[in-house]
Amino acid sequence: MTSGYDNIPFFDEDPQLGAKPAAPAKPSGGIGIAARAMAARDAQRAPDYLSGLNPEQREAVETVDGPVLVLAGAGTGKTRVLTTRIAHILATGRAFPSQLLAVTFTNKAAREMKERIGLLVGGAVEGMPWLGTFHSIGVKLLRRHAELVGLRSDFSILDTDDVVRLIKQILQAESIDDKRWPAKQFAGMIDGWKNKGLDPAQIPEGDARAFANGKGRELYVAYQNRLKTLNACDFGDLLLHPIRMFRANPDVLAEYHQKFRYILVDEYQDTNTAQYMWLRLLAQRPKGTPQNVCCVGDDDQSIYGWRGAEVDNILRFEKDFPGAKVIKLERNYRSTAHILGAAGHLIAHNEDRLGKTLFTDRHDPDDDKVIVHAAWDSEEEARAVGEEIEQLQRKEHKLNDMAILVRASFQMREFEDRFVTLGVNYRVIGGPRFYERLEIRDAMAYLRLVSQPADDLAFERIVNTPKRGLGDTTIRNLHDYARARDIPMLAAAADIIETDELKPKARKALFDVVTDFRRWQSLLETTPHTELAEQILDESGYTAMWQADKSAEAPGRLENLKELIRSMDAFESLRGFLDHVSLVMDVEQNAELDAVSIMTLHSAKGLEFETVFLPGWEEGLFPHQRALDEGGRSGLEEERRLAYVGITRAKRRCHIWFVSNRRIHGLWQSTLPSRFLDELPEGHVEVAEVEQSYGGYGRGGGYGQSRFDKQEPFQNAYSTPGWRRAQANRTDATRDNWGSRSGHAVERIGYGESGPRSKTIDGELVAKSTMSEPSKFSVGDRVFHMKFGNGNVAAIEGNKLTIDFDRAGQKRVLDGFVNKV
DNA sequence: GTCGTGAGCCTTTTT
DNA sequence: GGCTCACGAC
Repeated sequence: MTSGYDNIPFFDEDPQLGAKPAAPAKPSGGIGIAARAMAARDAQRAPDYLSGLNPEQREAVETVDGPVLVLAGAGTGKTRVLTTRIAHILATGRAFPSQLLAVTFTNKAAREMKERIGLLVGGAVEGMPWLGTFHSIGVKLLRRHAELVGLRSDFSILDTDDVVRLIKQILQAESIDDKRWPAKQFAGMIDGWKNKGLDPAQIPEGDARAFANGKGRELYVAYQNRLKTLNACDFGDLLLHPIRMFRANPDVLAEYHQKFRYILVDEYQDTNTAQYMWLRLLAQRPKGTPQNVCCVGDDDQSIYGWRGAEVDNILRFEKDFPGAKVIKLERNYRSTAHILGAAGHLIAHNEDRLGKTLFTDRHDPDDDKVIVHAAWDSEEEARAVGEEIEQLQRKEHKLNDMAILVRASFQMREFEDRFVTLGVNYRVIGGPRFYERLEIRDAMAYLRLVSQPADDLAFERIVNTPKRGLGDTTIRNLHDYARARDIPMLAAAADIIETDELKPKARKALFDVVTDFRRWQSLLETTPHTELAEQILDESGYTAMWQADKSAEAPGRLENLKELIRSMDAFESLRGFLDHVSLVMDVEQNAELDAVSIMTLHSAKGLEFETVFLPGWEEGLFPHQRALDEGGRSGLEEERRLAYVGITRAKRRCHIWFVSNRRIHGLWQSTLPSRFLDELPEGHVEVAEVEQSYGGYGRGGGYGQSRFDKQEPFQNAYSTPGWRRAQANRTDATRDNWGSRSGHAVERIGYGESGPRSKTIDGELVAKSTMSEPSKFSVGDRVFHMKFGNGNVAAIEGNKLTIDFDRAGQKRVLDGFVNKV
């Protein structure tokens, strides 16, 4: 892309740290933003890129000096403001691209910002080295100053999987029963501490005591020591090490104060304490120095509380940066009035919010209301959504304009299955990750070890893959040898093969491994990294291993390995590639393909689609039971914000679904409609009539076979619209707790039926309610189940029955859902 | 040391 | 229902 920006000197690095940019050269007829901007400035009128901004947006763009907090509601042009602001800073010559620090929360956001800035300013974005996620910027800082925190600059970055394996080793070494004290749990605890910015010495006594009989703190210390020996960081360290470094080295911090003239932070509501500390170190300057920091966020879209995000950060901004200007963006450009009305009404049920109200000028009587649909089970839900998508397709709507946003990833599968059957293109965003595949992780371990010989985790992963006859015994020997001498295992291997500690067979195998790695390391500088990677996979026998594998997935794995090599091309070095993989776990999707997007609500933040499908609005799933159990009221509010995010992704059409039956952990469970449905305003919402075909009530053909809707007792309770009844069943207690709390009006959708509500399931998944009682069934009983029909009880475990159904085969179900016949 | 089987586990969201 | 891990057999 060429643009008039080529006229302005940009540098990958500062010409000299902290230098003031020279006045931009006069444009010489370029057509880019900058040229136009300067031409415009000369002409004493606003540059083009500012036109089309509303007054608030424009203020947010032009208030470049001093601290600014932009509260930007969904669809109010937040990204546009951020990118235009950057363009403005550059165009007016206030800073070089390399003097801007622009931080986002996710890779996707970073990528998008890069793209959009690219569109605005052309190639100049290449010169913005400090645009990225907190973590990627952390890596960049650490690579430069690793020695200040006791690392070498070639340190490895461990992902969650590595961390768990490492902790497992530590627990084993300490003889802690990792059944009772799972490594995964401890990994979670450490992550939590790090999100709060806590060193081992600072963690609360209670936390320290809560793991492995009070060994929490000790283990945390041991873990950090191991990381240091491995010359490795976990995700949390990517934030904490820079903080430590800045605190311990004020001179270095001062350097970066000089360097970063303007700081921008996106999705500020999602920052956790560690990120907040990081940011404050960089942004808070001595009195009298300019603090040009701009944070953009929306408290209503804070959905990462479970990861330690502190909405308070956003509320505290004005205190942290006195004199800050606060700008609210409330004019929505994305959605119809119905969609905004529904979302706004829903989110108003939250107490903890700064309070923004989105509005739009758009009032088209033809706009659809938000439509709520009921389905019998998740299979039917997928089928019905599929049908609607096909209908839209027939009306020439593009699949790219449609998205299915789910609460939890297990919901995706059913839609995928359905789309495969229908032949509808789809793409899963953030789904199973390329880099988490076994063969990719193995290949990466080879590359990591070549690049960083102290990476014992990588060593252990591949030392016997492919099989070389180096089993547990040899590895343990080697491990002990290495620990005793405090050297990496690869080095230990090199030593031990000089001795006769190992059996000849193992010794020879290990000798080959060591020789291979020596050779590859010697090629690191001279051989292009793609070539080297290929060579490594071939010479190690790893490729051959899969070629020899006759299983069904082997060809796919080989294909993935090729893809891995191909993807390395885009990076200039092995190091750069490895960093990318650790931080950006996903892989670019094919944008050409017209396909429906399937993703979680979390990964949908920041995106928009003409039509949005929101399946699975059921108690227990959405709001998620765990969020309620662990988060209480604030957990519920976060779930509600998630719902708000979901609805506000839609530009024109928003379809919400819930089902009466869902299979969870392989058990069929009856579910209640989400309380969030109750919180939608009648005026903007329409309840879809349940069509005959959906329930299999009329048509019978096709999939009707396993429906048992003709059974009288259940026909009444669950017949269309199924949730009418379920609504009525919601207990008073539930309503008092959630519905009418704090005097909010509770709207129910549609029908006047609000009569006597029987105490039944009370919003909980029913699994719990019958747990303690002895089963009223016995083996051999003839029973009837709503979904599967008649059958005989084959086994009983608590409230779970194994039943041989006449037509559906053997299933496990909860006893609450079968009746004796 | 390697391979196959069975039991027991877990399943929110992400850098 | 699917996956991992541990154990036992070869």
